[in-house]
Amino acid sequence: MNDQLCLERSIKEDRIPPSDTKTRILDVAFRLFHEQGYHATGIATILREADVNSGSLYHFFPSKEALLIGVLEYATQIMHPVVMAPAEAAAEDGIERIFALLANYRTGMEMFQCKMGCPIGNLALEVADDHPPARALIDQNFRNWAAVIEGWLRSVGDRLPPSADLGQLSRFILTVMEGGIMQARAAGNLVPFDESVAQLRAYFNLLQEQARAAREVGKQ
Amino acid sequence: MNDQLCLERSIKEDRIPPSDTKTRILDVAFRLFHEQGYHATGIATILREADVNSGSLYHFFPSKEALLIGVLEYATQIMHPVVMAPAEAAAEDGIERIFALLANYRTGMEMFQCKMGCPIGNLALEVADDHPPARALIDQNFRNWAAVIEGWLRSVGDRLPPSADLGQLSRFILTVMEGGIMQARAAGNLVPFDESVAQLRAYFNLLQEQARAAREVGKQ
DNA sequence: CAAGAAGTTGAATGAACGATCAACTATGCC
DNA sequence: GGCATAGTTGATCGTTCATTCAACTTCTTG
Repeated sequence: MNDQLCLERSIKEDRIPPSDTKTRILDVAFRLFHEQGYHATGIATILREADVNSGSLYHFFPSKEALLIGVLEYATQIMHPVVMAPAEAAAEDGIERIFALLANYRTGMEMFQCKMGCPIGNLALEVADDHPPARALIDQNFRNWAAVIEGWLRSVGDRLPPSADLGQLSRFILTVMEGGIMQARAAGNLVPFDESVAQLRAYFNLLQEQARAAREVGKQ
Repeated sequence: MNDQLCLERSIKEDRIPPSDTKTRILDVAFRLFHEQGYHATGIATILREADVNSGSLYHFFPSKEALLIGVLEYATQIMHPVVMAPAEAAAEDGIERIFALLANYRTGMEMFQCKMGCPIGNLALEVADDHPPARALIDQNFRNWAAVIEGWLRSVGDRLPPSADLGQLSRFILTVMEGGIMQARAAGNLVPFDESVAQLRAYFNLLQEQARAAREVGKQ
């Protein structure tokens, strides 16, 4: 969920009405919420950058909170094409797809000098407590993300232990990604993110070894 | 860094000047930044809840950003007695201390209906990009946290593989904690946190098994 | 006890905030 | 072409925001 900005721009240009007002508002609001956070972003800034008048914005979104909801629904829609599809194109194997995805997040972080991080993660910590409907949509975004990963994990068959809870493991990967990004932003460099990914890789290697050993036993 | 509120209050009552203005401001600001976030917390609210006039606050902290710095320094000081000491009292073994610490975070989350989470983590995502000195102090808080964990890990000796990078592993534990809290807040329940801890436990079991096997080989 | 330093009071400030609305224009449908 | 609906304009509203400051009180120190 890192480099939506760029890729989503290309999506926009492909479609027929590229500069439709509502989409332009969502596009800019999504970017500014990501860059500055929800509370730190003023409506006036969104209006200026989207080149829209306040009346138009309030025609589509009756309040700033409604705009937040709109942005989170927007994020749900663009998640797969923007975040998942590139990783699926980068690797065929389920496990390698996961690390390709993490590498893409790394690249996104690198492009913005370790700033911004994950737009959904940022909003999760900033607004989840105070805006229940937003919390639900953030949760939905996380669930969708993990569901894709779980699909990748299922595709590797017996290379992971049959006892492993793949749904749980998919959410653990999200945990590691978000935690790694948080520390990288605090550090101002990617070392903590890389270290977290390295530990995750070590875990996966041990899981695969465990599965291999179990298969040997099964053969006998 | 979850239940500082309660424990730090008891600290305050022990010391000689318990209701010193500056400490009262820091106490309230820390709590409100934790509960509502930095931008969502108005100076007026801090003044009201700390029962202090604006002039007094600006006597100690020339700006809201300076107050943020003060709060982060405050957090650095109270981290060990409030967060680490209880876990050290709860378990002797290094590895069990880690999971006791995570259990304490869980309890803190439970007390507040899965809200608030980690005060440092929240600020990391909200202000790290825009306030470089705050970013450095957040990083310092994370480093101190992980350094304590690393000490615990070193104390377990050969029960972890000699090849394991214990500094890296300590930061990975912070990653898992923060990522698990983020998902729990989004979900509105503790399941994702518990799952993350379960996966971390599985990883530790595999690491210990690996170390045991290596020891066997070494004996021969 | 004198005198300066440290801390406190609280009304006032201008800027930025989210939100409103009556008037206006474009669009789609019969 | 008529008429409602959808979308747009931009000045304006009241509120809240972080911050200021001159006057005042309390503490410190010689």
